Amino acid sequence: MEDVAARAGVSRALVSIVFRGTAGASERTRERVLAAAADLGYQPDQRASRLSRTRTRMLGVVFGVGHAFHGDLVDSLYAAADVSDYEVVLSGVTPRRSEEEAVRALLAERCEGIVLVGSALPSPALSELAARLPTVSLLRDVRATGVDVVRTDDAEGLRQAVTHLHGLGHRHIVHADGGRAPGAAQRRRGYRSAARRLGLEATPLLPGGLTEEDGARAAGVLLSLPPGERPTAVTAFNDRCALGLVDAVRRAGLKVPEGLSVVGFDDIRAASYAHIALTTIRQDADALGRLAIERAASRLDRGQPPGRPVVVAPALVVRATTGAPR
Amino acid sequence: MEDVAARAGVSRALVSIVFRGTAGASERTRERVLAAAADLGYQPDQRASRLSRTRTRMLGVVFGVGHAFHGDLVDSLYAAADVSDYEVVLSGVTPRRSEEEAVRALLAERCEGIVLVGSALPSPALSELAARLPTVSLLRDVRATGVDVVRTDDAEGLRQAVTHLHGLGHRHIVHADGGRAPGAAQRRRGYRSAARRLGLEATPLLPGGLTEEDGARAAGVLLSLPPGERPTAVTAFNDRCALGLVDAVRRAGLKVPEGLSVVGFDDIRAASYAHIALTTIRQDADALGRLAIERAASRLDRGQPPGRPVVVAPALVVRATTGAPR
DNA sequence: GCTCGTTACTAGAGCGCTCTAGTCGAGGAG
DNA sequence: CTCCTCGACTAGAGCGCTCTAGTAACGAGC
Repeated sequence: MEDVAARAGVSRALVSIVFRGTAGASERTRERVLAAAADLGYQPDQRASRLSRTRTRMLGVVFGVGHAFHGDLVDSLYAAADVSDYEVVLSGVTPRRSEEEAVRALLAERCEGIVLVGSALPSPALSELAARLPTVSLLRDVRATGVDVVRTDDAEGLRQAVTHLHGLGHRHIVHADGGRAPGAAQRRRGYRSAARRLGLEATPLLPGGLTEEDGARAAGVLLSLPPGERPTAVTAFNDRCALGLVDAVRRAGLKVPEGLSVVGFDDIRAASYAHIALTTIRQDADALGRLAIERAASRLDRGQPPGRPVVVAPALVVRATTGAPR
Repeated sequence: MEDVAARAGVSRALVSIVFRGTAGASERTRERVLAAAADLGYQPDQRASRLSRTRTRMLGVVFGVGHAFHGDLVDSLYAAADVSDYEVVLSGVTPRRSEEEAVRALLAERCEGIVLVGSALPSPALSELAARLPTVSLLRDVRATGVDVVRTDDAEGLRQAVTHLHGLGHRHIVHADGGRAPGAAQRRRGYRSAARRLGLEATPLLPGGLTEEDGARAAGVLLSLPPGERPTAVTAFNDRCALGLVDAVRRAGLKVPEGLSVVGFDDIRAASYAHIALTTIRQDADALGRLAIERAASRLDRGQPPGRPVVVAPALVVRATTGAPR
């Protein structure tokens, strides 16, 4: 910076002004400084800049590196942070890197706020974190003091799925459960309430999960049922589970949707591929990311207190894995 | 830090010594400082620490947020950086965030080295980057001056795939191509050389790609061939392509492996799921990540010049999508 | 001519650490 | 008793920026 200033014949402060784009430099000097910087290959040092600014304007994002839907959210978070003039710092959770570790790295970095995507942290840990800095739990509904929540209306999503299947004529619908995964409890609840309201037969849940493998396992359970008792439709915890289920069921000779209708959840990119064409409940990744950033930003910029959970409406996307029974 | 020092009755410098774990503090003071810090909830500020240290010991990693295999590599990069005492800083490439942008963010952060996973940057841009800081291209083989390359022996992988199929009795094997994706050219070459060596019929490539959708499209082309001319086996550019292909082909009524054998590439986690059980060429994510970090570290720590490409051997993993023809 | 406002610019004190070059006191060697 | 060494600790400069409180120059208005 010193060198750039010398070359442009100005003070260091002026160089700073030019690079921050603040007022206080004439057009001519601005150009001279920029030219000098280009000659010298100078690029301002973010760390130093953040250190001297009191605000860092950094938002930490903890996400599961392998999760397809987390990837969609990261895209949206990057985009939303950009317009709010915050910078996203990623910290990934992988099989060998725990969520605690990911959070710790972000804290040492002095992020001003933190967004946890599908966090599995116990709520005391979340409260503790929230006491230190604005924390938003994205996807997972937690009742932890101080923690903001942005999530999809999971229950409503399942209601839509069940209603859709009911409308097609299905009367025996089963839910492949997500266990303890974020949103799973709400989806179960949505499934049950819709089933009750529509007067469908009560069916025990299928043990599902988050991955294709879990879906395939659920398919095994389903297929082991005597044909008479076999449901004609399944709502799966998520798309990956649905995909695994569809795959396994088809390989067993059951046609989808003729023999079995399947609805997923998330609308990951793969769900829309022509050869898959999964009917699913779309989570609005764009809105979720945007709202998460907005929440963090409003707490940081306008000193607002944590608010009530923000719930985003899901939408049914009808594709080719659902149809009338038989 | 000042407060911690005051509370422990020592100087700031001593606090710094304790937190860095350097020699020069007695056991008793060390404990006093740690206790004071715990009371105050003090945690050192990484940014300030890095600013004053000349070295930042940060390694930037640019990766595709959606790519399953990149996720596996990120896991391995985190682990490897940990042992080399470097810190990984992620910068994601998404549909709305270009690789250039991802790199720029890392440079402003003052990373000391950079690892590009499956980079799509033109080689002049890579050389320019490499002139600024140690750069390693992971997965993609580039001939750009100053750029280190760590990759799988893609050609060898395809040779293994073709040889495996040949051993099962296949004489008509086609390759679903990856186009301009990293490694695609080498895989094509490996396929061709193996086919030639084994005296197989020359077959035009199937237009493939990186995603399940591309694989499904390739399946369409394959199925449109008159049965007599139809190959009995396919080597796919990667697992996702293979998965899409298998799926589409099965839905068209062709059995896998009875009617068609399929070999993937990568060995992503999903390939090993029981209901998928894809025969594939395993890329050693652990070795790739470790070698990439080692390369960067050896240039940084020991001032070594960029070296020749590091090529990791792939391994055939036989599962359930390959078998004898007919 | 003088004051006042503006615009263009600068000096220099931080930001929260690290690290070099010390000081200080307690032993040990001569 | 002096001189050294050594371990424990501290002062203070510096990392590369930002930002407040200025200064200088130049018109405009009276």
